[in-house]
Amino acid sequence: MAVRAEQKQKTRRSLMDAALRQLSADRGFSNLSLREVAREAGIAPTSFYRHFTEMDELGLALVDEAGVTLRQLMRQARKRIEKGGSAVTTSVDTFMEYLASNATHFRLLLRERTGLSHQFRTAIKAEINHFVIELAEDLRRIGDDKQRPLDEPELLAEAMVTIVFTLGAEALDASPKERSALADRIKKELRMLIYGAEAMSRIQRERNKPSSP
Amino acid sequence: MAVRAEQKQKTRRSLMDAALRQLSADRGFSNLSLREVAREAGIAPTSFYRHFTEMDELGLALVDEAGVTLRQLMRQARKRIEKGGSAVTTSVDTFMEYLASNATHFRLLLRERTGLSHQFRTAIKAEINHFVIELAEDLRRIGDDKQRPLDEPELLAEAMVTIVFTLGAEALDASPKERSALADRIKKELRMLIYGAEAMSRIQRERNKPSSP
DNA sequence: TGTACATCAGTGAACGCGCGTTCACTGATGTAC
DNA sequence: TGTACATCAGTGAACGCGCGTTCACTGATGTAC
Repeated sequence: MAVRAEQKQKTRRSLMDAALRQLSADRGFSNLSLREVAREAGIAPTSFYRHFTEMDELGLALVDEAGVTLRQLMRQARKRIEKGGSAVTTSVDTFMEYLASNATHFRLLLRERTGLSHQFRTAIKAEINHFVIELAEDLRRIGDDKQRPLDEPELLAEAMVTIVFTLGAEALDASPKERSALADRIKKELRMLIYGAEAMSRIQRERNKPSSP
Repeated sequence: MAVRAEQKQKTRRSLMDAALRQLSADRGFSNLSLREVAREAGIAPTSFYRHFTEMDELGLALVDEAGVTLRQLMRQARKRIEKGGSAVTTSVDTFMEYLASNATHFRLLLRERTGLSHQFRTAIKAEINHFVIELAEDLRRIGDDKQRPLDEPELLAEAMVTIVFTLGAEALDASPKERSALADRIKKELRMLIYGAEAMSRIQRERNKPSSP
């Protein structure tokens, strides 16, 4: 059983790689054709059906993969932060590295998040949501550790991820110089959010203790 | 000259309307075909070329139109804010109304911002940038008026627009109930940003006056 | 180990389809005098 | 106002193309005994 299954797995992989190779700034997933992908993968168009029932199934497999890369990113950022240094700076720098080496996967997430297929949109929303929830837990923990709690860490995390992803998207087309300027803007905007969440938490606490002026 | 020109204008309009009618949650601009649009507009496919050299030209005309609706939105929000009430609440509520009545135009902007055509991306970036700049001016003015200046109003405006547009995108698919929950989240996240920008401005000023403790 | 049969990844021919674009045309509108 | 000519928005036939999908097939791999 081993040889056949391995070979099948390899072919499946080359179909996915072929699709990734064709995805670029000017080619969205919905512009790829089954025949093109098969051609690029070096198999007959009809063989495609031995691996996926349709192109969308291949696309969703790629979205899954992209989700895995996101989780790796998060793990790496955490590791680096533990070693010391500003959380914001470290996270954004790690994210920019991620962008450089996972451009195609990230672009797929980004595009199909507002794309045509409801199935894609739902799958991607789930991946991003997972990311937001983990970040919210980290933020809560960090805030408590520093004795500076943050108001509504879930909303803060959502806003932070929104900023990083949207401005990060611009990095895909940008020159190295523009990228580092972009990274600086992202860092400042994230700091605004964090300061704001701290301030709102302070206000919240003052409201809840009106007896002690 | 009048009759002919008017008729031509009308046909051009019906081509654009036909394209708008076909754009929806499941149809992006790049999935529209010239023949379909012509059919929907009630003219022969060949007549299309009397009005646009290719589909992209029609698409860019729609992006222009979408830009106009954005500027109307901004004007309306300003008017309402002048009449009193919270700027954040008023703006977000106005934006949610805008979304409901300009869903197709907004979706076009949103999709093509990360879309396939570099020309589209550039045109949309320009529209959004214009929006950001105007908002930054408003924020600077409001901050000065209230004697609570905001740090880096351009970055604040960029972050605010990012949040509103990205989370607003989710409203397109949402039920009325989800929409109002979404509006609340947007408002809170915007307030975080504003509080943060105020806080950073305070810190900035303290740093610049180290002589008076 | 050897044999007979089953499985199944990969194939090539063939299909019908909608597409974008070309071309030479028509006939109403516009212009010059 | 009338006439002769020019303009040009809209047309229908025709083209070649790449597409997704079907089908019956091949031959290597796997399995039962």
